Amino acid sequence: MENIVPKNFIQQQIVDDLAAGKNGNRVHTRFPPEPNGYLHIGHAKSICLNFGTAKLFGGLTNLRFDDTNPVKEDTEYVDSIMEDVKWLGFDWEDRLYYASDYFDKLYDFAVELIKRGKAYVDFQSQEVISEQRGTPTKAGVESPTRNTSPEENLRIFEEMRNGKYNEGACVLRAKIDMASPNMHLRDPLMYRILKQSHHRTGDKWCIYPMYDYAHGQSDYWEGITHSICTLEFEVHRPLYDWFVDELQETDYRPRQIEFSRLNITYTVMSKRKLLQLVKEGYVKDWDDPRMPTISGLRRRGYTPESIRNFADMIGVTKVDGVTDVAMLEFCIREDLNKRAQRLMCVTDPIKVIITNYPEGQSEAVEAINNPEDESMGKRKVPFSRVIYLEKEDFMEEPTNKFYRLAPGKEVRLRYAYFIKCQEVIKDEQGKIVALHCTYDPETKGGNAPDGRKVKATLHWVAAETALPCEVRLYDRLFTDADPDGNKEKDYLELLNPDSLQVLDHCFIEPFAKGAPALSNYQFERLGYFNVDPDTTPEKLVFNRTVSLKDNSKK
RNA sequence: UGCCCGAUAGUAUAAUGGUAGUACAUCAGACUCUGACUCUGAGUGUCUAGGUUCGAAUCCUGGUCGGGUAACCA
Repeated sequence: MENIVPKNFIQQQIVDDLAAGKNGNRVHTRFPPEPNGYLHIGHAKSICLNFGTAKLFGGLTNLRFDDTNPVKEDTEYVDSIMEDVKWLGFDWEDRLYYASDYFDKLYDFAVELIKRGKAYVDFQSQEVISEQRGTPTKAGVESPTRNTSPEENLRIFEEMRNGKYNEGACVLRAKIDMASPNMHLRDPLMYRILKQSHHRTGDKWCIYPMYDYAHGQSDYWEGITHSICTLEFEVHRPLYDWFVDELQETDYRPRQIEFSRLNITYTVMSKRKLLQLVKEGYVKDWDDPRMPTISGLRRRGYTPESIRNFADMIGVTKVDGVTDVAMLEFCIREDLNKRAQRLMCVTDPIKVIITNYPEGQSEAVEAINNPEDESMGKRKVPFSRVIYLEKEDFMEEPTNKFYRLAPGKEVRLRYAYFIKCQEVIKDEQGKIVALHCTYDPETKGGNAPDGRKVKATLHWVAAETALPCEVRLYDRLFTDADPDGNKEKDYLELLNPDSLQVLDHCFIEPFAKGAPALSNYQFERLGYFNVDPDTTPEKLVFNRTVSLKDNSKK
């Protein structure tokens, strides 16, 4: 424990707390999502921080659903959240909790606070309460019921619980300080009436605790030592501490620490906006591969390792900034480069006839499955007279820097032969329909015995044995690096109309047959792709996770 | 407008009063049967004005800029 090197200010804080002998040297964190949406990459940062930090110090992490608002919450979200946390590689073991587990204890504690004269029922309307709260420069005014006797409050609060009052008729408030410069301390609400059935407690309750009243107590009852949350809760901390003060019986005390939430260029990260993108059909669903959700990234082909590594790379601070999406892309390229099976796939085919290759003949060439990992072995790739090449790899009138195929130019077909372009075949409209090339039989395997070199090596697929497939290319969801920060335009106006491109006439080598959903590949020279769950036995569907780095502009 | 928080290359971060480092991105080069990978190199930074100190990114004061906060949301 002494030789732990803190990686960020939170871990430093924990080192200090441990040195001060706090909490019996325990470290216990929690990840507390509200089940009102799907988890996104920002949550992944928090999950890695909470689980990773606890693990570093030999501590534990709880999963706790912050389900205090039945109006917005749903079991669909509970299920997806558990799936995503597990998929990321973290385990809460037997420590799965819900804030709703504490509804009884919370109620009892509220009763206790009322008895102590520190909470009261307020029958004023929402508008009046809001007005009485004052402004940052003007102190609030006290509610007429602020000094109702505990006995009276106890009676009314019980009536509240028993459903005597309608929604909005009254609330329970903490009696703190209507003149506090911190607005959150001006007698904050503890309970409101919601005649809503809850996804776990059903119709047992018609009053539900507010976040501020539930969160710190949940932490306390679970023995959480470090309650890590995002920056917007910083001003809530005095309130968190106020409730803990009322609860604290021993030296043990949970402590809230805030860090800045993750922003990434060319996307949005608020649940509200992501929900809108889904509900209004701008994307297909929460797991649309363009979404920054964990399920979206998973479907896109991101691996848990790459996301964990990303979380590690970006660090943890209190500075609010925007992380370049290029870092995320680096992480998945780095991971998949080591692990992905290589394949050849032609996404925008042009037919090439090798005129001196005997008709009806075919053979198999040997290809390396992953040059970064010899243990992945080799495979056979069929070769024959008619093949497909990528349209982009041919230029009738090549520019200086273009060194792929052109009339009279020789290139290598990866793992196969050198070919030379002899003739460009066009239709009546002058559109190129095919290329006639000749191959050099001496170059089998990809090397010329006479030692001559070619500048380019192209990927290809033999027509006869090619598997047709669909390839979906994704681009950034927004055209603006910071769609949230744009002052002139609403983020919806900044959606990239070309974020999805479907290529429906692609050909892939037969090795791909039967590839399981979500499996990752590198299509040589194109990028990393994975099998989309839309794949059927008849038709393979691939998503481009990320392209290869491309220096061809130079 | 009150209160709270923050400010280090283009971006994200490290430096715990003692040589301003790292990663991504960018550019240049080497290598190459992927214009990939890998390798080498380059440029670019402590918001500002004072103060404390032998010495300040770090401590203090003022300013500037940015963010949060005044939901019966979390």
